Amino acid sequence: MSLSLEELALKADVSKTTVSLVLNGKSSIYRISKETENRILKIAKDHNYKPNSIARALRLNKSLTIGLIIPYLNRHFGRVAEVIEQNARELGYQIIIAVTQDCLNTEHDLIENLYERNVDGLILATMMNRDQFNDLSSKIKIPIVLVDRRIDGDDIAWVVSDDEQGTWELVSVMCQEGGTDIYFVGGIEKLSTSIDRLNGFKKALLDKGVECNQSKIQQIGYAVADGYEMTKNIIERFSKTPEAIFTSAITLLEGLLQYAKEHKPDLFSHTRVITYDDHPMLDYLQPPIFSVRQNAEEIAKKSFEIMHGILEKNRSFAQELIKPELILR
Amino acid sequence: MSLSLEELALKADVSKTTVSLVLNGKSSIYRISKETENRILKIAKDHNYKPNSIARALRLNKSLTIGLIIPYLNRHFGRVAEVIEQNARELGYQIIIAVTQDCLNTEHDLIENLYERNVDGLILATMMNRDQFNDLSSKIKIPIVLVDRRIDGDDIAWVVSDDEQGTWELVSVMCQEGGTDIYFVGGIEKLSTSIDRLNGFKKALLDKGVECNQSKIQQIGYAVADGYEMTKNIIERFSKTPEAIFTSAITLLEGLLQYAKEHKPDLFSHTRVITYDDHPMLDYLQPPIFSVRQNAEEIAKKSFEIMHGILEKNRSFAQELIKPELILR
DNA sequence: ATTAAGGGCTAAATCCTTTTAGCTTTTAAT
DNA sequence: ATTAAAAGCTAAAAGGATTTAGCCCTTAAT
Repeated sequence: MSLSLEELALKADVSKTTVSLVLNGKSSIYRISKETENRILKIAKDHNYKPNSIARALRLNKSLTIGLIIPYLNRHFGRVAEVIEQNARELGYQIIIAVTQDCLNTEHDLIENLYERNVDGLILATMMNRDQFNDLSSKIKIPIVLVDRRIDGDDIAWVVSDDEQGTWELVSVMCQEGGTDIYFVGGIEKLSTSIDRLNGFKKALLDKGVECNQSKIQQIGYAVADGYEMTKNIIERFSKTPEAIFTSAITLLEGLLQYAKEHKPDLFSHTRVITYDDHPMLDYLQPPIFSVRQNAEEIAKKSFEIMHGILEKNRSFAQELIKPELILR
Repeated sequence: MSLSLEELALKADVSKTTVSLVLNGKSSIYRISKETENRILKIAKDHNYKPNSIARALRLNKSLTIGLIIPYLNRHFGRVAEVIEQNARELGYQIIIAVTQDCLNTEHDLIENLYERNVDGLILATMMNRDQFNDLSSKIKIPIVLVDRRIDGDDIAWVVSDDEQGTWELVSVMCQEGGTDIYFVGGIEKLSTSIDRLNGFKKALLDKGVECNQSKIQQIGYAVADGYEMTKNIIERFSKTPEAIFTSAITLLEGLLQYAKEHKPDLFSHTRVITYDDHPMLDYLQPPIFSVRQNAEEIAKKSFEIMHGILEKNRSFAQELIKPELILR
C-alpha cells in the first residue's frame, strides 16, 4: 500500500497531526504556516499519498460504502445498479452489491450482513411488508432507500416507477384498440409492483365501464416459469380465446412466449399481448407487443440522490414516482 | 452498532484479550478454562456480538472484499456478477462492483480506486493489453483474475469462454448449411474476445477450403450502434446479398436487426444470421438465429474459485477455458 | 517588566481488533 | 523446601487516521 501519515510526517519533519490537518484543509483553522502547508502538500503529492480508507472508516465511523440489495442482476436491475454505481462513484462512494433471488430470508440475511459490514446506507428492492420493515428499521441505524418496490408509510424513502399510471395507460390503449376481454398475468402478489400494476389494470377497465372479472387475474410470481404457468392456465381453462393478455413483467412475457411457441402457435392471431417492462428485442417480434418502459436510469439516479442527501446534507427521506414510457409498436 | 469486545469483556469480567481469543477459537492454545470459555461464548451469543469488520480489516490488513470491474451490467455480465456475488458471499466475501463502459481510462481509475480502498483482490474484464497489464501488476500488490477477456502470459489468471471453439463450431455449421459467403461483424479489435472469435471464424472457413476475404471482416466496437453501422456497410457496399452474417455479440445482432428493420426488411429471405451470445428472446424471432451460449455461471464460479484459491489456499494463478454451448434453432 | 494575545505546532486519545510477550498462581517433582 | 512446569489469564502494542486540548515562543500593549 502507499505511505502512511506517519511516514509523510517524518519526511516533512512535522508531526502527523500537522500533516493530517493540512491534508484535510484545516491549515488556517490551526494556523499552520503557508510554508509548512505547501511543503506538506508537495510531499504528499510527490508520494501520491492516499489515506488508508480502512483506518479512516474506523476513526470516522463512515465507510463511504452503500449496500445495494436487489432480487437479480437482470436487465432492469442491472441497469439500475450500473447507474447507481456511476452516480455513487462520482461522489466518492462505493457500491457493495448483493442479490436475494426474491427470497425474503436471503434478504434479511443480506441486510444484516451488510449492516454489520458497516455500509453507510442501504438501497433496497425489498420483499418486506410494512411490519417487517418497521422491525428492521428499529434495529438498523443507517438510512434505507427503497428502490423499485415501495412500502406505504410517510417516513419511508422510496423511488419507484409509477406502475399504476404506466399500466393504466397501456391497458387503456389496449381497451381502445383490442377490447376489454383482457387477462392479467401478475407477479408476487404482495409487492407494490404487483399491487400498483393490478390497480392500474382494474382502473383502465373501470374507465371503460368494465368491472374486472377476478378469474382473469392470476398472480403466481415473477419467474419465467410462472409466466408459462399462468398463460397455460388462461389458455386451457377458458374455452374462449382472450382478446388480450397483459403480462406484468418481461420475464412473464417470456414465459408466455414459451408456452405459445410450444402449445399455442396461433395465439397471436386471436390475442393481443402487452407487457410491463420493455426490451429492445420486442422491436423484432411479430406481432408487435406494446410495452411500458421503466426509466431505470432515473430510478437509479434519484435513489442515490436521496441516499446522498440523507447522508451528507442531512435531508430527510423523500419519495419519487418515476414516469414510465409507453412504447406502442 | 453492536457491542464491542471491551464491553463484552466487562460483562464477562475478563480482559478483552481473553474474549478475543475465545471468540477466535484459540481457547485451548492459550489455555482458557472451559468454564471461562463457555461464559464468554454465552454472553457473546446473548448479545449477538459481531466483531467490527472495519477494525478487523485494519488490524488484519484484509477486508474480505473483492472488486469486480466489468464493462456493463448487461445480461451477460449481470449474470456473471450475480453468480460471483453468491459464491463470494458463501465464503464470507463481499463484492464491490464498478462498471467501465468499455473505457480504458475509467478502467484504470477504477482499479486504482478499488485498490486504494483495500479490496483483497480484483476480478476484471479488462481492456488492457499485455504491457499495460504488466505495468499495473507491478504497482498493484493484490491478486487479479481476468474474466471474459484474457491476456496472454502464463502467469496471468483468467477465466474466459472458449470463444474460438464456440465460433468455430457455429460457423462450421453455417458453412455446411448456408454456404461460405459469410461476413464477420466484430467488436473491439484488440480484445481477446474479438481475436479468438475471429480466429474461430477464419478457421471454420479454412476447414472448408476457403481463405477468408479481408473485406468481409469488420470490427468497430461492441455497441448496438456499431452493429448497425457494420450491417449497413455490408449491405450497402456489396452488390451481392451475403449468404450469411455472423455477429460476434448480442448487441451487434441488435444493431443488425435494427438496420434490417429500418432499411432491409427482406434481409432474412436471402441471408442467414448467426451470433455469438445467446438470448432467450431469440427463440421467438423469425427466422431462427443460431447462437453460441456462454456459460456465464461457470465463468463466474471458476473466477471466484481461482481468486479464493489465491487468497486463502495460497494456490497460484490458473487459467480456464469454459466451453460454450451451440444453440441451433 | 509584566501580561495578554496570537502564531505555529504537537502529544495523546480515540476508533476496535488481534496478537505477542509475559505475569501470577497452582501443581508436580526432586 | 525449592524449583520447574503448567494453568489461566492480561497488558500493551500495532494498524492508520482524526481531533482535542494545550504547549511554547514571539510580539504588542500597559
